[in-house]
Amino acid sequence: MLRDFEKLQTFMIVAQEKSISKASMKVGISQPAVTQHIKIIESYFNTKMIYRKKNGVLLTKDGESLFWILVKLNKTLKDYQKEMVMMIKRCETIKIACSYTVGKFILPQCFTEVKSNIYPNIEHYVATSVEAIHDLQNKKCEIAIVESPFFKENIIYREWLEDELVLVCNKPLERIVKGEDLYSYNWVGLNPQTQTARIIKKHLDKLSIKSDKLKISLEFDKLSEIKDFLISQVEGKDIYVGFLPYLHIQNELKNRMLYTRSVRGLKLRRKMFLAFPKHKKNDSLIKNISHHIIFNTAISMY
DNA sequence: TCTCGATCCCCGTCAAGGCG
DNA sequence: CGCCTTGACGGGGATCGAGA
Repeated sequence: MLRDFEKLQTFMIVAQEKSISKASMKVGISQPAVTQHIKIIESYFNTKMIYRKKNGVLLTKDGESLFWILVKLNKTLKDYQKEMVMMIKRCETIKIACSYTVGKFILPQCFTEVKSNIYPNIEHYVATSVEAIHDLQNKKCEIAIVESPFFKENIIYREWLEDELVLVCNKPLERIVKGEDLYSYNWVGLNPQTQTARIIKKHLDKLSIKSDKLKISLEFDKLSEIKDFLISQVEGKDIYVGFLPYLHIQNELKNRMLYTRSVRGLKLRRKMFLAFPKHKKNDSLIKNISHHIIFNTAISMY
């Protein structure tokens, strides 16, 4: 009997992602390791489970069958997991350090489910990506969710969601703006020392837009301050623009308080990573909480 | 019976290369 | 160029046997 649930879980993720490299990012191991997991499963069942394609992989008929059995198995395991947590009576509080966007807009949406299905004693607090990883290393938290991975030894990073930074304005602009139009706007900018500002600069560089030539009217340290300022200018005469995560402004867009426009050729996406210490990789709680957050975050991002 | 060192083996990464 | 496989290599846990 194939008892190794790690490999079966890797197979499930490969099936869901339809790519070995994408699955490896989600699992937090290298691509060859994922290939090995699949090979072991294939040699155990003595049949091919996936077709290797140009742009990823597809399940064979046997692969499909195995996948659906595993889906059922996973559901059953989840039920037992709850019982096990009750049984072993772990009572420590699991702390999750996360960035503002995650802590304010994403985690609250999936926390109820994680708490009721996996473990009730979970708390989260907001920190910068650097602080979160620092706290992880100093054992002040068990899990960190960061927008930019500061790759450190002894920490496992698992790819999570993708967040998009969009051009936001306090007045309606034309539907699509050109790169050179950005020089004519009054900008509400972010402190260039912040990681998000660096990401924005990198993307603008690619479009040959010189961020130091933009007319920065005001500069803030936090994205939330940019948002507050733009909202405060809704009634004003002047037009201001800034980059904000789409998740921050969903409600304001709906209520027509703020407006977002596409910049031709610019897709400002940043990946979010869930991180935990290597020595905790076999900790059932950390493993299950991480897994649940990564795969069951029931939110629609865009 | 316990401890400690040698050895084995599993599991992972890295680097190179093949394929479409 | 992106995606996957292969092969070399290393770290670390498990196992085993000798000695106290």
